[in-house]
Amino acid sequence: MEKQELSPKVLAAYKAVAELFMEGADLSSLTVSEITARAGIGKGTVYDYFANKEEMLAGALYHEMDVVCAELYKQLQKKRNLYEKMEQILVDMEEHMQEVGCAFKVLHLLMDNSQVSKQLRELFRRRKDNEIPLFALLRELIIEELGEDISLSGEDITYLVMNTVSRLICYAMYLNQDEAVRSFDTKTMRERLCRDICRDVEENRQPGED
Amino acid sequence: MEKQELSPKVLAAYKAVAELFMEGADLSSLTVSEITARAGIGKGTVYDYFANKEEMLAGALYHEMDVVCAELYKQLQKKRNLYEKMEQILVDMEEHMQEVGCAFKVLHLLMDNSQVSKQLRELFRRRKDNEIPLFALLRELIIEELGEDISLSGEDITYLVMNTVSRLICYAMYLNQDEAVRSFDTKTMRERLCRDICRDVEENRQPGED
Amino acid sequence: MEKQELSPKVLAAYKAVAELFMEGADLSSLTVSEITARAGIGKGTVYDYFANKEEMLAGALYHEMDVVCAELYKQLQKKRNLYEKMEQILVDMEEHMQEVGCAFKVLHLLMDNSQVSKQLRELFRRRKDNEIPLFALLRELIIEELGEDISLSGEDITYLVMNTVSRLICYAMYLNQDEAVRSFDTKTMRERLCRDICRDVEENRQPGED
Amino acid sequence: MEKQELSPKVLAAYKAVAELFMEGADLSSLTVSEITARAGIGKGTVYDYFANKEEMLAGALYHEMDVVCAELYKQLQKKRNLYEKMEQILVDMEEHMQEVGCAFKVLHLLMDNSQVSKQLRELFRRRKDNEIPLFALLRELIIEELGEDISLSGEDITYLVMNTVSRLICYAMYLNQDEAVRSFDTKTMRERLCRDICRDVEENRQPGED
DNA sequence: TATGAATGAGATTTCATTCAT
DNA sequence: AATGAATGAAATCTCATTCAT
Repeated sequence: MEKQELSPKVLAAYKAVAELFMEGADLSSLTVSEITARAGIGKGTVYDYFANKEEMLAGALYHEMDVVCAELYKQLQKKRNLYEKMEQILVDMEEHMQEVGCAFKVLHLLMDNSQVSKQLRELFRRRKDNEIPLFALLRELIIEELGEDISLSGEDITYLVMNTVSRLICYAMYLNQDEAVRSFDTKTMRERLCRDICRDVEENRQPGED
Repeated sequence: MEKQELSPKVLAAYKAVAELFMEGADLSSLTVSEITARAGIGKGTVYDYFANKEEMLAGALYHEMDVVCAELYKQLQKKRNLYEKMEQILVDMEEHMQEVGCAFKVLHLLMDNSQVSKQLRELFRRRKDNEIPLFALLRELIIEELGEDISLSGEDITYLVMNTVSRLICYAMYLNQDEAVRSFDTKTMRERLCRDICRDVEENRQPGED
Repeated sequence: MEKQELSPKVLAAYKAVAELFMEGADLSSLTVSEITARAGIGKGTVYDYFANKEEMLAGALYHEMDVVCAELYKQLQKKRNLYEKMEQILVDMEEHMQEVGCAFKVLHLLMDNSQVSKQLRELFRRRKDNEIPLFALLRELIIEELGEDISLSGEDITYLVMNTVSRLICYAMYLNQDEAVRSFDTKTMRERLCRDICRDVEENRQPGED
Repeated sequence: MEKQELSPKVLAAYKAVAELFMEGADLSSLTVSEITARAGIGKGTVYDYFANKEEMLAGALYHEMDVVCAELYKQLQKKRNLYEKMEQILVDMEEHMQEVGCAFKVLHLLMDNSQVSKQLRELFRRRKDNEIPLFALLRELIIEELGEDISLSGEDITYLVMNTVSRLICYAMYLNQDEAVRSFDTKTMRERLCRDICRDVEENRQPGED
């Protein structure tokens, strides 16, 4: 679905950025030295492929989100319904904040005013469908749930997607809190969220179809 | 409700940070010089009050969020019901992404891995109620709507707060899009969100009342 | 004759540049570290006073040429006539390629395409009389020799100045050769040049006076 | 008169350097990439023929000066006397600062302290006659003017050559000024210079021969 | 022989922080 | 208490040079 011909050096850099990012590094204090050391490539090599550090970071995160979402989508196909798929996403977010969490961190980053954020938005803007992979993924899941024959308008589906994304973000915020101060145990929280997401989707099912 | 005895120099610094932040400055590339120049104070003065730059930034944003939320709360008292209050918040977010938007930016910042974010989380952790003002504000609004005599559990209210936050985040995401690609016009979006927030709250009203 | 209020840090930097330059350093491979180490100031200090390295170098050389020419002019007043003054200049050029030589190196630099050269030309362009100090010095010497009452046109004097400069360049070229291959001994060379310079000046004395 | 067996790759590099140099590039900020890109050869190829960048630059300029002077000499043979030849040189310097100008730029470079200058001086030192082509050219012109049977000493001719070179350098300096501040129109300047150069040569003609 | 991807030393420049005033 | 000149650590980025192909 994407350009396949990424040089091994670029891939090494991307991998290093993704790793560091998932390990909790702060993007704005990540240095080129750190990244290239981790990637096992020369410091100057980065500048053979990118105009500057920010371009590399944006490229890495763009690529990472694509990869993570594609992988996630594949795994979610094993689940039977939206509830289970959402549950899986939430469990993933909790267990390995790494993989799925990374997609959310990138989503978060997109609302920054940092230089990396600007470059990243530019990358997404250039896509044919102009849609962030995470959004595209959720759109897909919702459509699958409603069935191909739904007559729901594009606007309504977009609203459902945004609604779902924002609930997931909320869950990320919840996970981000100290465990000590959480009012809910995580399982309860997950159940309520999945229930509400599914309810919102069901409500939008064509009334006449029922 | 807060320490009142803030030195005028500190207040000047806080004000400068808040202004720059609201004008869209990227926190991680904000310099002490920029801030003190804007504040009209000496560069060294900052270090008479704060251990380092990050502490100052965190202090400024912490303070700003308090002030903004207190002000917002006061203004919302003029509205008659939750729907109108929420509508007001959403309108504020659009019109002056500045003031209310600032609170969301801080909320956003809280999920970072930056040094400022860590210090800011620490500040909130030290609060007596350990609650972020924006959340406290929404909790207040919901309780007011449901009436004092509700028998809703704390958990339920917390969930309603999160649910509301997620709707607001949804709106922030919507506003963050290029106008060209938005599926809805802003007014429709606002109405849907307010409607859904109120419905979710109403659904949680005393079960026995049903 | 010039701005007197140069900060001691700036003066230290200027002095270091002048020293290194006179010791034969290549301007384009001179580093900020070398300069500030020699000047005994911090590396960053340079950037409190100059926008970049080139601006500092140009400033230093501009200042140095002024100082050297002023000093040279003072010393030449002790000599009785043009011949002796020229001889003194040539001896200076040989003995301390340092002081007078520096002025010639700057003159030379002015014909470069380097960034420093551009900045330096800009500095000279901003002068009120728009004249390079070395040229101004020679003009002065020639006018003194011819007496105040000369009716020589400005163009004629300018041509005499250039003629003199070319003789001095000739000597610089001579000194620049390996001693082994010089056709003349230095003293003979000096005498020829001084003789020719004076002859050219005398020839331009009022024709009617003859 | 020179090594003929220059590899086509080397010639391409030389040509590229000469072009860039004549277009006004600053030697010290010229990169190997720029040169090889212009030459249409691989970056590594340079190091099959030269020990380092400086050696290549020096080689290119050395070669260029030879070529330019040989070409210039050929063209000057069409002129009848020294005055016309000098005039031609001066006109060339003005019109296409490129070709003849290049020889002067190299001459200028020879008085630098840069690495390239050192290597270039070394190259000239290894010549059988140890003479810079431009000097040799002028020596030839002067001897032609004075006639083969002159009994002028080598020293006297060398002095005349240096005198001529320095006048030409002076003209280059004059051309290098902003047109706005030149005291003379170019034609007048040229005439005076040619007149004085010829006069200086004539004066040295054997008096007894007259 | 020729290439150009890769390297990393080293340059410029920024900016948080200190401290004499 | 307040200042801002001075510092130097550390970051980004360049580019001469190497070397596997």
